[in-house]
Amino acid sequence: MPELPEVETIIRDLEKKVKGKKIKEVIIKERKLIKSPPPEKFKKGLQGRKLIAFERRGKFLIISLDSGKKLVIHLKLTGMLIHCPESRPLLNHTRIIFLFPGKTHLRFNDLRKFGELYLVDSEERIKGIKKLGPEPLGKKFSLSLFQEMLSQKKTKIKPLLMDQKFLAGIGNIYASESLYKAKIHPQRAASALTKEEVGKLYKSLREILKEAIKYRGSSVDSYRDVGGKKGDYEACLKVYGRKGKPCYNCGKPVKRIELGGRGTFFCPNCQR
DNA sequence: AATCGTTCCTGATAGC
DNA sequence: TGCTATCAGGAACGAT
Repeated sequence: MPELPEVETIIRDLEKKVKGKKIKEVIIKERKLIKSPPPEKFKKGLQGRKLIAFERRGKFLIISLDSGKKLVIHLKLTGMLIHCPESRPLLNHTRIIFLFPGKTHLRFNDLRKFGELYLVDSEERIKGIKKLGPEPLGKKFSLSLFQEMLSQKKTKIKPLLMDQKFLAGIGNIYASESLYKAKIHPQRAASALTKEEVGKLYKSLREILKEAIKYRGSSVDSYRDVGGKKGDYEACLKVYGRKGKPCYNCGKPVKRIELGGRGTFFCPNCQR
């Protein structure tokens, strides 16, 4: 599942591969993924336009066009953006195709069809973006701000980290991994964390996200970069997906519980 | 404010 | 072997 590091990897790849290119044509094979405007208008608004700027906000990709409009994409669980020659056969789950001159495609592949595409005047018009919390790697996200944010929340820390309105871009993998690194039990009440623990969590969160970007993300499930390759951070995961396997720190088995309806991995011995 | 269930979708897996 | 039931998972939404 693409989270902040995976989306960051993709947006950087896109900038390298398609910046300045003009969209010749858009082929929509799955209309329901186009959330707004209606598919025909979406298509007309993109055809003939150049892609000029690339940014990430939370798990959203925001691509600015020379018309001033923005193409906004959320990959959800299984969305992928693949840049390839137009001669490569389509997959069953190729949903949207952007054609470029020079016989290349940018394809939106999405097995589960949960992905979302928008063409908007401003990304602020998208509710999910407007309500996003701070960027965990952004300048405004200071330790004192994090302390303040946590002190007001009585909810469990792990689901809270994944709440996009609280912090932008953290998903199931990096929430579990950050808490493991900070040695904090995922069920702890946010407001009950000590100052030291908040400090450790702040540091862990940012270090892990930066490291995961360096490694081009984790390919748990089906994530691929724009070239179709897996990320290398998977091998660095300490608890996620390791139920029953020995904790790298103490050797006791990693546990999986459900929190907020999500699988949560942790070491009951190391995380208190 | 917090929590819960439901919805979207389909491949993988478990059980028979 | 082959069928069927169950499940995961990001985020919005409504209900409690």
